[in-house]
Amino acid sequence: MIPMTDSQARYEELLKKLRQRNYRLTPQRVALVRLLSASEGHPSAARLYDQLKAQYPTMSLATVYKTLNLLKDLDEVLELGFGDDDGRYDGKRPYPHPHLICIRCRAIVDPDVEMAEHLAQQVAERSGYKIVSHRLDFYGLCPACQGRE
Amino acid sequence: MIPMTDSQARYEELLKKLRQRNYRLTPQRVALVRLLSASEGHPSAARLYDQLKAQYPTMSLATVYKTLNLLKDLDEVLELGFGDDDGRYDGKRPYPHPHLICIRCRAIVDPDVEMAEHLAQQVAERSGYKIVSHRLDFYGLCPACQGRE
DNA sequence: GTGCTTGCAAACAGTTTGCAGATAG
DNA sequence: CTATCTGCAAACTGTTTGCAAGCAC
Repeated sequence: MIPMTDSQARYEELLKKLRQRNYRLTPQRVALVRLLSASEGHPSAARLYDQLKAQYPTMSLATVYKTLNLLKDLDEVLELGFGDDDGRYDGKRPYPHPHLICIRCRAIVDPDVEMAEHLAQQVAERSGYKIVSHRLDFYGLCPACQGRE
Repeated sequence: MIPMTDSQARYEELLKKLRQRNYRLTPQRVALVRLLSASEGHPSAARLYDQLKAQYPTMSLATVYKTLNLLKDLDEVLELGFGDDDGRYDGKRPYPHPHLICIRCRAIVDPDVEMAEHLAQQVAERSGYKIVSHRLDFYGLCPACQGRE
């Protein structure tokens, strides 16, 4: 769905932001940024680590977390925290957007939802809160998993 | 906002459900059910435990969790899991509904949101997923906290 | 060279579990 | 009575942190 050139552009954008803020471009950071830019799903820290250590045996899970938190502080990665499951990270669209989560295979995709953005404004007006973020998640069975059960 | 009689009715409803399924009505369970039925906010397990042990010094945190999980399995308690924070529980409205969370004081209230229910159906139609649940959370500063900062 | 970064291992927090003793029905 | 429930403490899981060695700039 996302062409390879977007991946490439995002990769370069992230590297640029790191350089701009004088963060050192270590091989570990570059590798994670490249993987994040190319990851279509919403991978967990452990999954990113597994994919990275195949190529960079020196990589540690702590470094994955430190780099993800660094990018999160830069607002360049969105963390989806669930109570039970492990955290998932989105380095391609680091702003609130709806998610669709399969309760069986744990796949996470981004559905098209009209009106979603409009809701936050509605809530702000009615509640007096100053809304800074939101989260809209749908849980269900993906088409593949419906057949399996 | 919720009259005391609703609290009372919910308390009796929960006890009835436990009795119907032949769960033993221990003092600990009865106390937790009463507290859940009366709790206006969305308390954490630790907060429930703190309130209970004042009255029932014999209560343990493990029992609070076991009872909450029991009620969750019965679909009589909704758990709101966040990645970072601790879990919050709603024993009054154990079905998906929007939440409004203050990022400063962590207060959680239930806003009125039109159209929220409509979104799940829209997503189901477009994605082919079988939607079984959803979650719509807004994060922001409550009116009181806006003044404090 | 300097000081940020890594990687290990230990710490951490919230939640769950095993099990011996207590107790509701 | 007896099977379920409690409460303690230990185990668990995902994430964070302290610190010595390594390396980007």
